[in-house]
Amino acid sequence: MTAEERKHRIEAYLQRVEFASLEELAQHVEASASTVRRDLTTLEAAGNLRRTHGGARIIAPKTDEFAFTARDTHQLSEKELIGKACAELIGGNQSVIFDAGTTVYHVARHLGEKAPHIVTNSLPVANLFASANKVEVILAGGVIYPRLGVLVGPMTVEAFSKMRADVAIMSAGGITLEGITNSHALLIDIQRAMLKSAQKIIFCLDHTKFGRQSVSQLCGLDMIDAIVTDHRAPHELVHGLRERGVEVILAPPGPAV
Amino acid sequence: MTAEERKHRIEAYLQRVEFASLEELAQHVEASASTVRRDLTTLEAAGNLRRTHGGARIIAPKTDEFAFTARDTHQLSEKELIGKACAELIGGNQSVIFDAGTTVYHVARHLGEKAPHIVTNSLPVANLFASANKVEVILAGGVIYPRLGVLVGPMTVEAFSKMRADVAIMSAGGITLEGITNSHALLIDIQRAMLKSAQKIIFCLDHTKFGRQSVSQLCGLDMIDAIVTDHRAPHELVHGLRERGVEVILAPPGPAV
DNA sequence: AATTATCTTGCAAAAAATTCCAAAATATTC
DNA sequence: GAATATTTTGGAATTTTTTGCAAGATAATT
Repeated sequence: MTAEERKHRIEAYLQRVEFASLEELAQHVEASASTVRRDLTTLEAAGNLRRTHGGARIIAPKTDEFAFTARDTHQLSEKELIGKACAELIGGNQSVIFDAGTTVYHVARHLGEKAPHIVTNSLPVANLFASANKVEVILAGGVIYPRLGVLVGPMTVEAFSKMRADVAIMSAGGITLEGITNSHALLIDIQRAMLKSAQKIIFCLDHTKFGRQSVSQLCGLDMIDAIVTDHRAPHELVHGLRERGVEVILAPPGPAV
Repeated sequence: MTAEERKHRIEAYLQRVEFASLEELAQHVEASASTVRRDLTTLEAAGNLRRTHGGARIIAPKTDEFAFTARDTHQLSEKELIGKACAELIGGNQSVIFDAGTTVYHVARHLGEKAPHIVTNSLPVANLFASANKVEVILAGGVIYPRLGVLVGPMTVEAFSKMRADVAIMSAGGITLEGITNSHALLIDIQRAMLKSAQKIIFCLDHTKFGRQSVSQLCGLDMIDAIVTDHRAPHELVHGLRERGVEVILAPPGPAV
């Protein structure tokens, strides 16, 4: 095992258990205590963990809701299906705003070159279209939020408030009959600006978001034109949303998973 | 199997597994350890992976997310050396504007985490720092110019005209005693805004740019604080520039080319 | 303050990287 | 197409880095 790999495993292990003794780590990576100590010193310098007497503790708590992992297989097929269904809603020749988020990313993947104008603050989405010469991609400016490749901050808000688009494809942390919520304050302002700039608002939310509430209120149901979700979304809530005038599209189950 | 193909396979393999031992790579491409080592050295110089003791690791494992990488390998070693020399000019704790361009990209690579604030309109540069948590990267907004991975347009100009930074690392198409010129009209306005926003202006130009003139005038010599180039730059022009008060830094020749 | 556990430092062995050199492969010249 | 120059490759010698161990230093606990 290379040194690099060993350090990586130490980090990954700590990610799981939060805290581990030196003994424990040494055993896990099959190296001597001295080596692990040295590794911990460099890893601490890199800023990912904190050494303590007798072990080490991870510093960065993983914010699961805010983590972009396109390779993440968690709920992958559902997101795929939602992406496909949502992309079909978008007519040709429309300008589209893309929010940041994994589900939205999958919509972008299925969109192809249908929409000639794309506006986004998501680097993964921008990257997707960057090589396609037929699509003009406008990337909002801002500060890069490292792990996700999302642009945030006042610059981003300002950029969107100056835009106009036909459709906005949005994601969020949770939905109830009271409206849409999201977890991250940094994103809320940007999303509000997006909502104001677009004529039609479509939210893409997999079934796990239904009935959930995050800390910050994003908007009420009246702002939303349509919600795209998968077939496992709870029936009552879907019904309730429809009664309140929100179009809910259920992506059909995939052929096989 | 050609050398080119072999390198490509190494890269593709690392793309899959994230990191691999030398042994593993040698076996996979059916070459000796020495050859693989050499390949890794050049691949590292190209910036797509990082060598480690015992193996190599891909730099951007999230390649499918934001895969903006510099592809140009023209005059690579010179640019490497210029990048290194220029990075040494930048003190810690300074905010730095990075222009788009391959040479400037290499400066960014050598900068590490010295500068806590980075401003750029280059997607490859932004991508470089995106994973480093200690650096705040501000990406100017704009329209993506696909081939170069650069953001252009009025949004970009406006973003830079509102910024302030200690240093600007610039590139250009040509330099003579009459000043700096560049070929892309789209970039000129952006570069002018960069020049206005930064206290200190450093141009990175390999020797092929010396004595050349492009279509559009960017600025006169009086705006420039320093030029970093390689040792093959023509002596007379270097002399002339120095007489006009421009500091010219010649990157020392590499160990072997 | 004494005891125990944990950490740092110095050192030798081991692993890996670099450098150097000759053979093989490739390109160039005549 | 043969002869020569250039580049590339694989291996050996040398240098550098890493690792594990032991001894002394430091911190936590009672």
